[in-house]
Amino acid sequence: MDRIIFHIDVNSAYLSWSAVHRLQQGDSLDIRTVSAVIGGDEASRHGIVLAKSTLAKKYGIKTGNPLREAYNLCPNLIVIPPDYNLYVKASQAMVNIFHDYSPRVQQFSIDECFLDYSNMSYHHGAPLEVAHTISNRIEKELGFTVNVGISSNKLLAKMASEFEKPNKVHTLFPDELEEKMWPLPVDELFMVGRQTKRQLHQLGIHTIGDLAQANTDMLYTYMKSHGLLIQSFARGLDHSPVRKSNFEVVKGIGNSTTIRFDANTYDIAYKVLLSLCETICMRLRSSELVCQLISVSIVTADFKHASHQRKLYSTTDSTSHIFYIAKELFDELWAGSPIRKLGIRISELSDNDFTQLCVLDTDDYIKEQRKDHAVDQIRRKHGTTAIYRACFLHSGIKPMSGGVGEEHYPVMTSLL
DNA sequence: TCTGGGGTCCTAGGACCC
DNA sequence: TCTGGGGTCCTAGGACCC
Repeated sequence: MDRIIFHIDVNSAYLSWSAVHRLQQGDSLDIRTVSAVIGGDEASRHGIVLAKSTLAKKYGIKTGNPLREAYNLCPNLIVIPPDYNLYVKASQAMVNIFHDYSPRVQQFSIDECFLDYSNMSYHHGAPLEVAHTISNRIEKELGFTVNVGISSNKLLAKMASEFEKPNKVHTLFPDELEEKMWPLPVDELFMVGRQTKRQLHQLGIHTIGDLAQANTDMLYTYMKSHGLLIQSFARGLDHSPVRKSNFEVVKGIGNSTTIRFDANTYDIAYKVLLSLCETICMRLRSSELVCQLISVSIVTADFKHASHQRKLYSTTDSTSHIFYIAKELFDELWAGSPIRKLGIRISELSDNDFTQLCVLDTDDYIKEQRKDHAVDQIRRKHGTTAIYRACFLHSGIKPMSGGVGEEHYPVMTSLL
């Protein structure tokens, strides 16, 4: 029995969600109908385009553009700051609707879902019909539009939802591949980014069809396993199941931040690291997990990336402990050049129910644990700024940085 | 093009073991 | 100590996704 998979993608997600919210608040202007973008704060160096309206797109504005550039392309551009808490809520409301049509829903990112509709036609109707029903319900009940792609696997469903936008339903079944997907430029294929596109062009491969028909040995020679992966995608092959939502099987937790100014002292860098640790560790503990691998990354003012990581002998969820390691890693890493961005990531996660106590200083460990939990509770009850370390007073550095809100945030992954 | 923040996976070299 | 091959683990960096 053939599978039926839907891929649902919110049109200009952040912009649409902010638009709906503003209308609900009584604003008369629908920002979807003018040239508008969602973007960060330029003064604190977070100024890039996160989402754009169709009109803004017509001016040539792309996601990821610096706001400065976007203004140059369209001087009367409206820029609205992101509201991540709102986006998490809007996303959840949409997922709830999907569950009316299938129990097998995988949230792939904040604005994308896969839905396994195999063997469900008897209950809700033919795939194409029900795709329209879902799309209409979202528009009517939640106020924004989506694209739906339908196929027999996730890869093709995802490719289908990328076709004409907005507010459209497309199919891309295997017998439609040659006509609908093969003529497209090769970089429109999932997992073909800038570097891969460049390599493929050097091999004379320009369309998805070229890639599908290319010599497999040659692809392997030049691109190793990635070459085989994208060729099987070009041929429409993908057997991955609609699995649990990615955030239910999170592999690591990381936060990073671009500092408002280039940091050039240990004091500032340590404060930023501590504020990142606070956020990460609270996320870690509220997921009832512990970690065993800690990595620190630096982006210097000249955009050079570097990172160091260390595996611990035992697992931990202590803010002080993780901060201590992070400081050491940073010391190894930093050669003194001005720092633009700092990041920490913890991984090799496991359940916290059998935390192995280090033979040394168990007393300290237990004390730390109590303290961490007490602070977590206060923050959950009274907000993240209800309690913070004195060193952040008048420092110009936020006591908790990174993160997008109180709630769990769906993670994104390149793996179907 | 002065370019955010959250993720995952792969590769390659070196250490270490047998 | 002039020397093979295979396996695993660790680390740093780079590719990709939204």
